[in-house]
Amino acid sequence: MKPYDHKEIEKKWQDRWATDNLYKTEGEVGQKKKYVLDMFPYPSGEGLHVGHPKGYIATDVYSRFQRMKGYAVLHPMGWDAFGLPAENYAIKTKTHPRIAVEKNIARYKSQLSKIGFNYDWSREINTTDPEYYKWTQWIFLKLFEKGLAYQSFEPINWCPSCQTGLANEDLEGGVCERCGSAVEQKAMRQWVLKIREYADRLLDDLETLDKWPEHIKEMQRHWIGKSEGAEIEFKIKDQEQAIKVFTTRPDTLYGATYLVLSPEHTLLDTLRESIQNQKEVNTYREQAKSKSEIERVAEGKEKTGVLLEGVLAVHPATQEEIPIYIADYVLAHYGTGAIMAVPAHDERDFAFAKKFNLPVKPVILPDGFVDFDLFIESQEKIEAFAQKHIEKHGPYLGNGKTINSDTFSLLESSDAKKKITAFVSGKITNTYRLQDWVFSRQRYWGEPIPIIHCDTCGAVPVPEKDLPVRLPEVEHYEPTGTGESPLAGIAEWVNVTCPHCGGGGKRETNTMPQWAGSCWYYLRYVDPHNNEKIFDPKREKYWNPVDVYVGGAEHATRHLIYARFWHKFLYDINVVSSAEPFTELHSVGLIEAEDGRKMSKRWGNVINPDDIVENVGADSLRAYEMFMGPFENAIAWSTNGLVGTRRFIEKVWRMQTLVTDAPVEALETILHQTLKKVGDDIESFKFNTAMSQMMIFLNAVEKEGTIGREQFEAFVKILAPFTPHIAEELWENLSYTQSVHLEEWPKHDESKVVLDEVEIAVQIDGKTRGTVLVSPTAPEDEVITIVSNNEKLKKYLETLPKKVIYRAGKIISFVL
RNA sequence: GCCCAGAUGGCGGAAUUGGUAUACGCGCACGACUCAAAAUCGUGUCUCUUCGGGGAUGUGGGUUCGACUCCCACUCUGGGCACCA
Repeated sequence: MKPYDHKEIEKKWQDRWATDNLYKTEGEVGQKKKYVLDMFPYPSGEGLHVGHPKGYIATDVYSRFQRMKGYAVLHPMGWDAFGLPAENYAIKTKTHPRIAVEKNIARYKSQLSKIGFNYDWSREINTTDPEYYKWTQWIFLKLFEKGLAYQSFEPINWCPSCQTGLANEDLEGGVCERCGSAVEQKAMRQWVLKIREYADRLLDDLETLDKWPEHIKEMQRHWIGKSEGAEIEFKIKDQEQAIKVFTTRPDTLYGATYLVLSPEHTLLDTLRESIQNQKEVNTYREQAKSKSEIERVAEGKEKTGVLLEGVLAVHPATQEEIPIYIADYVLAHYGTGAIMAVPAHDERDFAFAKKFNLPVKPVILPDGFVDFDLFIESQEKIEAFAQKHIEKHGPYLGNGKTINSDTFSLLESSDAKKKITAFVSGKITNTYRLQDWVFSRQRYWGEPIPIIHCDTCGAVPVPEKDLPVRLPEVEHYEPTGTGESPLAGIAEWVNVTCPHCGGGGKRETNTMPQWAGSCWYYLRYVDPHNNEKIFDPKREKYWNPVDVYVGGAEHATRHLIYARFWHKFLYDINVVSSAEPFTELHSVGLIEAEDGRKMSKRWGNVINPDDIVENVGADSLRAYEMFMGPFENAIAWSTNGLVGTRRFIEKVWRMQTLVTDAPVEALETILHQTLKKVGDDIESFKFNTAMSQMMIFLNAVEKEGTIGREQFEAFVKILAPFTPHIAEELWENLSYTQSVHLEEWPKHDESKVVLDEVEIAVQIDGKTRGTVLVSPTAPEDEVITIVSNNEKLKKYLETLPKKVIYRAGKIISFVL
């Protein structure tokens, strides 16, 4: 037998798979299908480290397994290549971002190819390819056509250093993700997508995703942040206007002792005449404007605000006159931008009331807290009691029974909510944390937004036949000083005729954010070379939705919500045939560096997969990353651990010399247990226990010193998804000419999985005192007889046990 | 501050979902082979013990014949959100 030479073997099979087009997906052949997808990478200049392929290895194992189970498998790969790093590299080196992207992709592809993935490279896509972004622009036009894309001058996050607008999604800890500068607020014209119109469906349909991890769905629920409550109007004394507030607690209306407006509230402009301390108010508003939300937070919990002098609100239920404040703890973009403050039952209102010495009026008491009969004889007593309770414990936030609320006293919260809202002609309504999505960037390296601005016709869509709107060549990649994109400087590109009236028009110079391309890429893989349509609907119907989607948990809320949003939109306009894009989702845990930190160039702790493949081979790397622990766990890389899987592979190699013609009877049970467990574990993404089961089987073979040929063949087949190169070589050595990856997954024989005799535990008063060998189906009295005849155990059964609990095949427990 | 997840040997982890805790791998120790080393193979490896047993799954309680698993309180770690009315 030749010694195991991973370099020779891996090169040989990678070349052969490529020449034979082994992984080319035929598809649409009436066969059952699995669409197995990785979140496609951004090809950065740093190349891959060993953490990146972990998820790709998992989907590789999974898709090879499903192919052996008889499924048509779609398992493609591509590149999410727009975005800031390539552009900043371009600014620095004055090379076109396309050049850097091409180079990085080549590097990534070379790194990936050495690991032996079964991607169908004929379907490779690249978001920066005009043939791809033509369709990203096409989807934008559809969104525009349906009124879901609009322009807005609302204040946006602005990085003074990069001179570009940033969505909330692009901020990290309040500073620009890119350059670290503090972000300011600035009004800019932006394109915005109405994702809020889909909030309820994005929320409700989470219930249909029963193969998604619960904690990711929980994060999305929180991100959408639906609150049920009521809108209630407070009239302003001696004025036409009213203030509309949103509250989740209309049952506490009688406890509202003042109102608070956000500093951005438009009423402040309309009421200018009446506000007597205009100067003070303006100063506060200016301060709030210059502060980012992060700065507000950095100031701590200390509440700030200003009383509006000269205006008073009228409480809609009591007709009492109450003061109005502005304070930056009330946010313009949430609810109605105004609140009724109930200091007795809200933490923030309470803190504010304490600071400004405002009345605290309790109107809710917990159920069963006091004897409510007292209320009838002494309302004052109850109020005093509630007052004291709040002084001692702070505001009471829960539901309960109303007090101090006129005719609505002594109602349950839920009942009071409806009745009080109706009494003041309020409206039961919902509000959402989810904000509409700022969808434009003043950047070069993104998809041009296909819109032409015309003085007479307004924003006019570029006709579909003129797509793609290609990114023009520019001199400079930097944003302009005014904050416009560098595209604005190219007169011959900007100035066009209006497609509507034929007059003079100007192209939109904003580009799309990096998220755009990744919102729908999984759809393009089904028909990546179609130039007539976004894809052939027949192919879409066959392959979609994605059956198994794998990627980092950091995408739980952004990418996964944006993609679901676009998918639902495409569903509504009959472009896709499913309401949800991803049926099953798994998040992959990080691989940390051996020192426990994140792998990063900065710490000098990066391990390049190329080196691992060179030294111990791709199969060892793959086996190690699957064996290292539960798939979703973050685990530190261990070079020692890698040694273990390399040893395992060498032992598998040596197993060839142990093969005999006849099956080894003693291995039958463990073999069939292994066939069953490995299959079940791959299906449920428990690759670590699948690996250990194969190791257990190998240990059993070594103990026997021999293995039957058929038994060995079955083992090679189940090994093949994990370590495809050595499996292929072993298969060839068994004189087969067709690839092992086209073999059928070996079926286990259920009758062989079960043992004739099992060892069960014997417990006396809850303590395990020994074990006995019995048939897994033995009746209780037979087991008791065996135990009472056991030399070691019979002494415990000298007295008759009070109780016997018997679980066949598992345990017998005696209570004395 | 709120939400989610987690805590098991020297290390990564396993545990049929309430039934013999520590599978599998790493590391370590000893032995075989060798002039020697590496590689390989074998044996051992939670802990205390008076050798009868006792104690251990972050801490303290509880439910149960029986708890890593369920319940209550707490500590710590990781992730997410952050003045959301």
